[in-house]
Amino acid sequence: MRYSSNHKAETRQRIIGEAARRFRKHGIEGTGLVPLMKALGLTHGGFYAHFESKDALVQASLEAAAEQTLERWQASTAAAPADAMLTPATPAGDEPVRAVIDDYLSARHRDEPGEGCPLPTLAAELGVRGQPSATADAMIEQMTALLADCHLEAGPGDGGIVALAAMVGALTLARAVSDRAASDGILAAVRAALQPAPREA
Amino acid sequence: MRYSSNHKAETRQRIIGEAARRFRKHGIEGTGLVPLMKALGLTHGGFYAHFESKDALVQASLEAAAEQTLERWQASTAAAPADAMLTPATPAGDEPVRAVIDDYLSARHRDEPGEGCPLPTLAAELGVRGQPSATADAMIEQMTALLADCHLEAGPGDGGIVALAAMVGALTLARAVSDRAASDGILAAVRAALQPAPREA
DNA sequence: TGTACATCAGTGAACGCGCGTTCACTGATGTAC
DNA sequence: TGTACATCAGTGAACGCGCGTTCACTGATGTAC
Repeated sequence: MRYSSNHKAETRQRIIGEAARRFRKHGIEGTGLVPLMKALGLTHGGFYAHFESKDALVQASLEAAAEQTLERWQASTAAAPADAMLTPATPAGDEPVRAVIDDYLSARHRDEPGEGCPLPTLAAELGVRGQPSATADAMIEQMTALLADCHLEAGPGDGGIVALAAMVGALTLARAVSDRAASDGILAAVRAALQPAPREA
Repeated sequence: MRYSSNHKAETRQRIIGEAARRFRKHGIEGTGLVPLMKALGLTHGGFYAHFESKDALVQASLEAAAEQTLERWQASTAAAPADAMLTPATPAGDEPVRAVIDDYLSARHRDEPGEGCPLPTLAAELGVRGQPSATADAMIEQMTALLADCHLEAGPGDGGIVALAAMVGALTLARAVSDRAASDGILAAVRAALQPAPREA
């Protein structure tokens, strides 16, 4: 073989990583393969040594972005309980979800779609293209479970999806609005609404 | 003049109507001017007698779709109180918002994006294109006011935005999911969560 | 009423461009001997 | 150690296509006389 044995796999991962960023930032239609490959120091012809089509790359990138986002959530929920122990008045399980929600509804997440959750950026486009994705199903299910496990919602088991819908909607609206203060206000209002009510110590 | 005095205005409205439908159904990037004009029995060259650019049409179509959606909301909230009088146990102001929410989170709305609210279909694309729109600001503000006026949320005045975010997110997710039952479940869960708790008669 | 003219919504060919995809080729490397 | 060969990731020109936009033109109509 011409290159080291895992060279091709590494290039494939580099393509997926850059594509996942660009799809989230500029949309699927807004991301061309020529500039994508050029940004990696490659020529576009080589793309098809790695993927059967642009759609195959979309699928792989969506999976990568979903995995990355879920890992971030899991890291948050895993790290937060340590803090929660410092404030034992808060029921166990509330603090982790606070961290996830605050992170998700942050100005940083709004302003850097390329690094964030693929749902607010890509879900609508997947729907519009008539390409609903089983990856979306799985992602939503796992996110919902994480939210529900943390007992944020009072509802009988399906509460997580309401919080997720509000978070995805809030980010979508916050990015579409032209007034910065209004955008901040949307994030703050949903953040406040989804937090468990503060308790007296 | 060659045509009746309001002929041009009528054609302009026909273009906006068809465009508003197509933008919501196929996205902005996914809607071409040539097929759009052809669908109206016109040729694409004539487009520029009516609009300066595709972006100008996007703006006009977004305004039309926003107006149409708000009128639908207002019609719902205006019509519903008559029913509410039949069940006086429900506080005045709850029934109208029920009608709006049920309509918004219906299978019909999910399956016919071309006739529905432009936020779930176009907000993300406007954000991605770097074209946040003051029309979106105004639309969100008015929808939020309608929801808040109906006292759905317990929060201090900014509750409407949480309900709107949940509704927009729910529709977006319901359209992106490949499993029909899961999609129905998302709509039902958010519908249930946003309704005021049922009261005994 | 009848004719000549001005108007202008709409026509249709053409433009340059970027798109996704194909394909014959290159050339640096690992392997075989 | 040195040479010949096979591999294959990546190259770069080319393809057909649809896009948004431009523009000289058409021809049905309202208006002026």
